[in-house]
Amino acid sequence: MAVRNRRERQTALQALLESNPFLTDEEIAGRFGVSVQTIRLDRMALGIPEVRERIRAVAQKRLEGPRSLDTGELIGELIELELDRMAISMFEIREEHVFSRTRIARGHHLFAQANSLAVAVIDAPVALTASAEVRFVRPAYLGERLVAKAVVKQKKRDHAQVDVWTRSGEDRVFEGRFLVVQPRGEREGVAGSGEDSH
Amino acid sequence: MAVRNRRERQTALQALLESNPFLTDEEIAGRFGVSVQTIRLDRMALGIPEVRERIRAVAQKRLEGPRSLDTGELIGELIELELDRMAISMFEIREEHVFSRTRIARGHHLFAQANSLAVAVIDAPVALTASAEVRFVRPAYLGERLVAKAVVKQKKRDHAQVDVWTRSGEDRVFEGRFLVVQPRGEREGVAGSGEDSH
DNA sequence: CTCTCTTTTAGTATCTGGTACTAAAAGCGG
DNA sequence: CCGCTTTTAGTACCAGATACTAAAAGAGAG
Repeated sequence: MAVRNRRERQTALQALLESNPFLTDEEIAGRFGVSVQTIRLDRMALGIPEVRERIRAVAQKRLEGPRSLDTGELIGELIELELDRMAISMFEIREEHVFSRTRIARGHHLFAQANSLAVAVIDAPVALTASAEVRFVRPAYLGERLVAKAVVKQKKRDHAQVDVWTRSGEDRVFEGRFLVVQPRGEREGVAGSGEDSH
Repeated sequence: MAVRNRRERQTALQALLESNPFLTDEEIAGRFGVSVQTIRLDRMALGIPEVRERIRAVAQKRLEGPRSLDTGELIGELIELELDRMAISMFEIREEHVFSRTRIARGHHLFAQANSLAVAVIDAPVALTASAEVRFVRPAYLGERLVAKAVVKQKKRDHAQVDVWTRSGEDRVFEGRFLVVQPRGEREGVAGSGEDSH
């Protein structure tokens, strides 16, 4: 970008930051062959915020957009947690979870809430589901808020049985029994041991 | 969230930052009633980057475009379909499907591939999973391409049993038995039944 | 050429939200 | 009580800024 005067530079700056909001003042100054101070003045004049604000704004929009929370470690929102004992999470059924025809949630979303909770409740650095038996007691519909409760029934050194019940209000919606294992040689993760809790 | 010890706090921290990556250490410390230093140590232990990096990552993803196919009717890509007989789909394990720590896929994604295939193979306008028994035979890792095959074992007027096996190359990875039901009064929808095949 | 006005550059102090490191204090388990 | 883990405190430093002051460089008018 050969830029000859302030007007041209400011126009170019605006376009540049629109297509690439991640540039710092220093990087921009380099591209335009001017000092950092000049770029700052230009941003002031144009009312363009600093790079962190710009990035933040982009991120904000994404979270507001297609709400794919379904990617994280835990499906739903953690409400309560007592490691190796029980845990509760809440999951709200939205458009993207249901069959459009019936507005009934696809089973694997209920499974996902229960499964991720069963794994999270186990007090171990790494825990994996080995098997599960599940029943979809009644359909769950768009808009319902499902509360899942996981209870650790047995815990041995390398595996545990976790039962999960999911309700919507008073109704029982889902129930499952999960066998969760801790792979051999992965019993401790970070620092020291941690046979903690109660 | 009442949190009593380190493990619980770290589990809760992970869940919290997934649903809200914008929190600073100071804000988090406030929520958990511990010092900022403690939160820093927790983040280090869990390999969670600082707030700016987290925000940056979220923004990055947005610019890359939301490609989550995980929202549609079928998880994975349909390869083969003979209604009421069998179906095959392929699912590639990506970043968003694995535990970052171990790069092992979370169980509910394998379940989702199998479940959505089991439902899709049934020749009915509406089909729902009623129950399932599943086994995660061996962990599936980032980058693997999982091929699931669903076979309809029995079909009665209002329900069917569907078995699903998932392989990665030669390895058996997952197997499940699904009971799929067609709600009463919803037996015929579009045109005729479908003895079509390939 | 000089005076004036605009534009650019330089430099300092301060802020946020950290990293990296050291060290002390608090808890707890035997 | 000792020894180990866990938590807290504190320091130095960093990036990428804001806010402000001031000097230098250009450009045009007379």
